[in-house]
Amino acid sequence: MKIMSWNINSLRLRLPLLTTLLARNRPEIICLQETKVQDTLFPGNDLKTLGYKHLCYKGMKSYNGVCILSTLPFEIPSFNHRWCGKDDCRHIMIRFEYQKNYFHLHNFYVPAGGDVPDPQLNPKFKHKLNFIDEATEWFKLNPQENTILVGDLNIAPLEHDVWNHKQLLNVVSHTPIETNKLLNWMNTGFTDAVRTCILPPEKIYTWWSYRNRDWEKSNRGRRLDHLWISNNLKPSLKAVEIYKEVRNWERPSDHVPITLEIDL
DNA sequence: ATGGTGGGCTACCCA
Repeated sequence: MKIMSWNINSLRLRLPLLTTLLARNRPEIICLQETKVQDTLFPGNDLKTLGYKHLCYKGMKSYNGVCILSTLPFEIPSFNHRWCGKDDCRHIMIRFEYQKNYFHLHNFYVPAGGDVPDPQLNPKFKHKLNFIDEATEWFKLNPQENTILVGDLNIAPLEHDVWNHKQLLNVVSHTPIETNKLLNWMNTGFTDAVRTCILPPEKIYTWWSYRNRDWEKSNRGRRLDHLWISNNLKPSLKAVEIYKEVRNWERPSDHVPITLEIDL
């Protein structure tokens, strides 16, 4: 079973890239973030043509938006939690049956948090911290087995998840308050699949800013995208992959796709 | 210390 996560930064604009990607890799399930499309305009027929007949999506105009594309049928459990009291389309989950077992898959798009790393001065940063606190509480109250959690969590937790640890300690996405909160959230019952397969001090990045003349040469990346598995699935983990080459395709997203391979 | 680019869409927007 292969599961992909990708912040696609506009699903409609990058449908051709997704098509190319899926011609080479055939994950059973794909989780996308920043689809930036409202549900009435969701390109469902195009995705079904690509072989992903089972779809769920939660989108809005211009911002955010998440979806899951699957070759396997699934259910959408009733889940009425409004994160931080908002309807801003940052989470979707499914339940699917595979080899006579049931699994849950969560797809998250955590708020980026703005520029100023101070919750008193910057409401976006406050929202980001509150969002993670709420998620942590929810997973504490609802301990998970047979669960996979993926998405753009907008935090690079470890020293070797950024191009320069010291220089980024006061930059949103790598401040100690965020990295501690992210690890606390993960410790509600999850294992970091990417870092289980690729150990520090090897650097891993999944995002490179658009604001560099040459992203590859400057290589100022961060690992903002994550693949977590509940601890009981750890023995089933096979491999992870970071599709760095996609950052060099024409009109790329600033994030690259990542996949998890697991023997469910 | 600053500003750089890109997406959606016309907002002192978002990333």
